[in-house]
Amino acid sequence: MSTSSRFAVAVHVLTLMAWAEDEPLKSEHVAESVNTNAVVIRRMLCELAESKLVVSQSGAMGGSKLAREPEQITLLDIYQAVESRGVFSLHRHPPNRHCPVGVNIGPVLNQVLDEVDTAVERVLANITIKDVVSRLQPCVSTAAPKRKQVRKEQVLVAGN
Amino acid sequence: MSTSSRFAVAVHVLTLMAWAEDEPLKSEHVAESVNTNAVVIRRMLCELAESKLVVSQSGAMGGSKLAREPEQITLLDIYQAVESRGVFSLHRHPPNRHCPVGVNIGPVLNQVLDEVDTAVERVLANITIKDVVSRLQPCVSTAAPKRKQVRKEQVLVAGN
DNA sequence: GGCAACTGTAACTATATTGGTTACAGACGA
DNA sequence: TCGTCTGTAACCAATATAGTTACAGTTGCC
Repeated sequence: MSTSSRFAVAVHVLTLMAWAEDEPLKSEHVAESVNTNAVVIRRMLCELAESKLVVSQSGAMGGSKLAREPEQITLLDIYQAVESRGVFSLHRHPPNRHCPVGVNIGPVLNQVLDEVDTAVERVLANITIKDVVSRLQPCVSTAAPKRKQVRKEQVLVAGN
Repeated sequence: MSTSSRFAVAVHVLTLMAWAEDEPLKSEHVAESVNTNAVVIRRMLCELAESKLVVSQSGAMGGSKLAREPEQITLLDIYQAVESRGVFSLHRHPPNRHCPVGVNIGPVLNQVLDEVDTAVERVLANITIKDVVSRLQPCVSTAAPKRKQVRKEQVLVAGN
């Protein structure tokens, strides 16, 4: 299969925003945390905004933040926002319709792929961004008592 | 994600062999049913043979057949034989280690991806090739009463 | 032995997807 | 109006899959 990192990056991005609470993050800062280019992040933010998971503001002092509370955003929401296709695909070219297996394998495979997709979705639906932030906590527990904006950004990306 | 059709094709191939029972199928015939090139099929058959799901024989009258009974081959076996990577991937480049989220998101994401992979594997482990053939049956029930080899191949790929 | 029919595999090309980069128009706060 | 952002187009690079030709090696059969 062709797994991309889009889902992982999207979860990372929304986790950053949950971590930052209501403060808008600039794509440049998010990109530094994710370790990629700011345009890659902005492209993804557009998709996340279309799915109403984040809201962005242009202009000076702009940036992006969560559109709703972290506990109201599941990983399934994120998955559906950034991964268009299912886990598996059918044949590139349709099978031979003159073969009794070829002509019937499609529906059967679709049943199976649906079962797989459903299982994946069931797992993702039960994990929220708040859960992800919580699982992060044990390692950084008292590390970043959020205070003022400037302080926060230094903490978020201390590498600069 | 990057879903390929390798899994779908592999299931198709093994289903053909279960359908053909113990008679060895030529890559050329399998390719016609799948509607692709025979070399693509032979490459896949090599992977399936490495995983001990099929056995192939060279030379005249050669071909490939299942290495064990259809009810002893699960879709998980096939998935593991032809799909190297998991459903999702982590970041292409590791996140920023100076960011409290970036440095901790990896293990959390790995937990999630493991849960997803496990869910997928649980579904696939419960479906055998025999099940797939059975699900095929309703559409072709009495269609191909297997008799002699020549007759069988005509039925398998009637398009030629 | 020699031929014909297979598999296994290398080498190459084509195509698609993802990710990275530069560039720039438009929005917006101060 | 100026500087700082987002949104987006237009590329390029890297990678994975798939398709194709070609051919060496194996095997059954005459």
